[in-house]
Amino acid sequence: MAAAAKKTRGRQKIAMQRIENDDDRMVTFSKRRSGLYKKANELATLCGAHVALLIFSQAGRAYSFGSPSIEPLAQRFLNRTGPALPRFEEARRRAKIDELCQRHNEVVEQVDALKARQEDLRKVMTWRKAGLDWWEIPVGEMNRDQLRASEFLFGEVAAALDAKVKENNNNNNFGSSSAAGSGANLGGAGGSI
Amino acid sequence: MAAAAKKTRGRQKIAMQRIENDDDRMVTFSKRRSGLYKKANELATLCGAHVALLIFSQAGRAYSFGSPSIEPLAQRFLNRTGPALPRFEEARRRAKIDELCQRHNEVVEQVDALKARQEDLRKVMTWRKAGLDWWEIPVGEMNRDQLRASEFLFGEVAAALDAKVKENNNNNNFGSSSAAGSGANLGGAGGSI
DNA sequence: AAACCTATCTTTAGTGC
DNA sequence: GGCACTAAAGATAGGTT
Repeated sequence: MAAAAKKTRGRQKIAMQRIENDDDRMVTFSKRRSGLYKKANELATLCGAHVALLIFSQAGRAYSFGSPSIEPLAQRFLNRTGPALPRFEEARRRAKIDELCQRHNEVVEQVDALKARQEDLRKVMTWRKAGLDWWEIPVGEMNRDQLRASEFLFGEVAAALDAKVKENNNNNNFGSSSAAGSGANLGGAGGSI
Repeated sequence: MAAAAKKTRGRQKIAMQRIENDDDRMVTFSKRRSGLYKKANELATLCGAHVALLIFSQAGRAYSFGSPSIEPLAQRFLNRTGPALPRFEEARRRAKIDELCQRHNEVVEQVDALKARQEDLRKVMTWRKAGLDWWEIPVGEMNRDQLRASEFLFGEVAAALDAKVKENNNNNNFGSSSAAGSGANLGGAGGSI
């Protein structure tokens, strides 16, 4: 048969840029967010990696994914969150969207940042050799690079904790909660509710 | 034509479970991690979302991706100052009391950990004097006390970051907006409740 | 808004270099 | 280790319900 009418056009190629149509953008956000969860989960499953995924919609709504036991960590962070962004803050962010279009450059920056972390970490270690432990350094004295290094350490500790938690979960059917996700409620403002 | 010899078998279907072969697993980790970055970036680009992606390899190595950058996103999580929660949010939180009660025990554990930290911290520092940085210690080698020490460090870094973030907010009229209210709903389910 | 459909686009497992 | 390749598997844009 010639030219049987196709039922759909199938998947169309789209330009890699902000989808202007609000409906399309939201649908795509929803679909691709799910896709990202799936991919993240697959990476965790296939490779035994731990993955945390945090997504903020343009409206400021937060979504998270963690696998497998990162969730307690993510919870610690997410749990202390407040209400939706005030309108004026939202407006401000929206005003910055154009700026976000520079993302291409930012991705390039990411690469540099990853490289730079190695160097930053070295700086922190230098203090230590001088007998100064990094946590003894007044926070106010930390410059941006140093802060970034701390961020790196932060991630490393999280990873170590996470791995340990997993191990505990396997070995201990009860103690996991206490040794594990627990952790100090960040910053000491303990139980707020 | 019948059975033209195919050059490759193309992509094979694999079971959705840990890849046991070390080489295969690492290759897949590398490929899929890249794929995840790309997807995350696409989501951010197409939908104007902000995405933070943290991946820890099984070996504990940390990888991160952030769009526009991971720092503002981290700020949101670290920032816990905010106006009083709307009743609606309070109600939602109340629904989590059971969960929080469970965490109460964890906080109690923390007290113990803090008491023990002097000693535990000393142990960690001992390694360091031996030229071994704590994050270089295989996680599997960490015992409970050592883990507590790391947990303590974890909290300290977080506190430092938090303080720094606040400082940045005061000094920097640009960073403040993203650090502001921060609305976050836990869980991939997205925002309801 | 979410679930389904399907043609098409994209990712990637397996391979070789 | 990385890059290139192929072809199958998987994701998804646009549509319908």
